Amino acid sequence: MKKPETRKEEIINTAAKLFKEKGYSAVTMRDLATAMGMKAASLYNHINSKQDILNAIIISLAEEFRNGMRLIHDSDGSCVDKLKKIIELNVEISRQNSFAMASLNNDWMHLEEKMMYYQKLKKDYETDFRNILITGIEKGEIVNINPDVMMFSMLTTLRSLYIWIPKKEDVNPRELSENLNVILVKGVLT
Amino acid sequence: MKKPETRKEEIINTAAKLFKEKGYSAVTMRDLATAMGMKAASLYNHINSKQDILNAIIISLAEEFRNGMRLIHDSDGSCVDKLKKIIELNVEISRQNSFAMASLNNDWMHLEEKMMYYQKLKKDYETDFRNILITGIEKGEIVNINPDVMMFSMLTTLRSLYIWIPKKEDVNPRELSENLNVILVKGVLT
DNA sequence: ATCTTCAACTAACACTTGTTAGTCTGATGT
DNA sequence: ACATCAGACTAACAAGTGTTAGTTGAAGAT
Repeated sequence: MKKPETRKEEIINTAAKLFKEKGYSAVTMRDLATAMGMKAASLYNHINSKQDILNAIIISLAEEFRNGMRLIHDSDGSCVDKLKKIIELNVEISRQNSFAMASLNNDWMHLEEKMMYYQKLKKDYETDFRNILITGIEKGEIVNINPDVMMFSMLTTLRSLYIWIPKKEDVNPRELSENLNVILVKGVLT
Repeated sequence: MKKPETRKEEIINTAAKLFKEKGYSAVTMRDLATAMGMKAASLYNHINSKQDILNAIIISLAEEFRNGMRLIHDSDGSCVDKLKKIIELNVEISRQNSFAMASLNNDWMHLEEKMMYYQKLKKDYETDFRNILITGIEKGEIVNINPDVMMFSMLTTLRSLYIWIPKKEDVNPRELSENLNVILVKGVLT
């Protein structure tokens, strides 16, 4: 059922892994070639440039987040339900793209032509999130404090899951989502 | 009262600013020199190497965190009091070192000789934090869920404050600490 | 007036960077 | 049997990298 990776996808996935370890700028095409078991020049039979690899990694992930958030925003259900879905969205994407998440978080500043598009995706995602929170405050579902601080706090935790998930392979995603829902929404007090 | 920066400190602070924008690897000594209004070679009258600049930025900050956490851990007071102090510690350090915080978060992998020492500081910091949480769970002060997930969630938010604080200069630190205390400890539900 | 020091400079180094051009090899289609 | 072609290779490039050596001019000390 799982289709085999094309050579190009293999290169992009290997690049994502290296970018996570050392960051985009510190990874050379020769590093990437070595990791692929070939010479640097051979990479160019499959990809156009180092820059294009970064674009591919970041943009596809940003689109996945933006689309996921749109669906949640437009769905029925209470604000608290939607927060739960946002957590699940992040856990799932982070589980399946733990390497690429590092680039999304740390290497977006090296996007060039795609920077504007990336920023639009990010802004739209955050606007939807903020709207969900503001609606929740208005309906009295959640506490009335600065929604930007709230969003910031939740987002930074969710965005960093990629660091944590690979180290704790025993934690299953349902349990992780549930724990995060308690911590981020209900608080840690007894 | 504020002592004037030495030239070396000026270079390190300028470097931290550039490292925040583009990451350690993407900043060249020529970039740094230009930002300082001098030529690259002249930098070496004040510093030994690019590597040493990174070491200075990260290690001094990591020590500040480690020492602050030790004081909180060893102090009297409930677990919830200590969590509040941890939030205040992070807000304060992030406010005063918003550039260096970026390197601490994103460029630690480029430490070389100092890597082991950095990792020890980090581990000790986290051990103290975990102990505070476990004690809180045992005493029934906080909810009994995986303390590592709890610590991860709080720490990622606190570690990312450097991104957020400079954009919201109007938010005063007391108010920010208070909001974070509500969000991270008491939860967002009404 | 002379000496020393400081902090900038120019010039250059050896090496690494992303990328291109052109070549070779083995599999595939006819 | 032969032509095609994807995908590897070697060789090379121009530009950029961190860093060193040696020089210069101004400020402060003797």
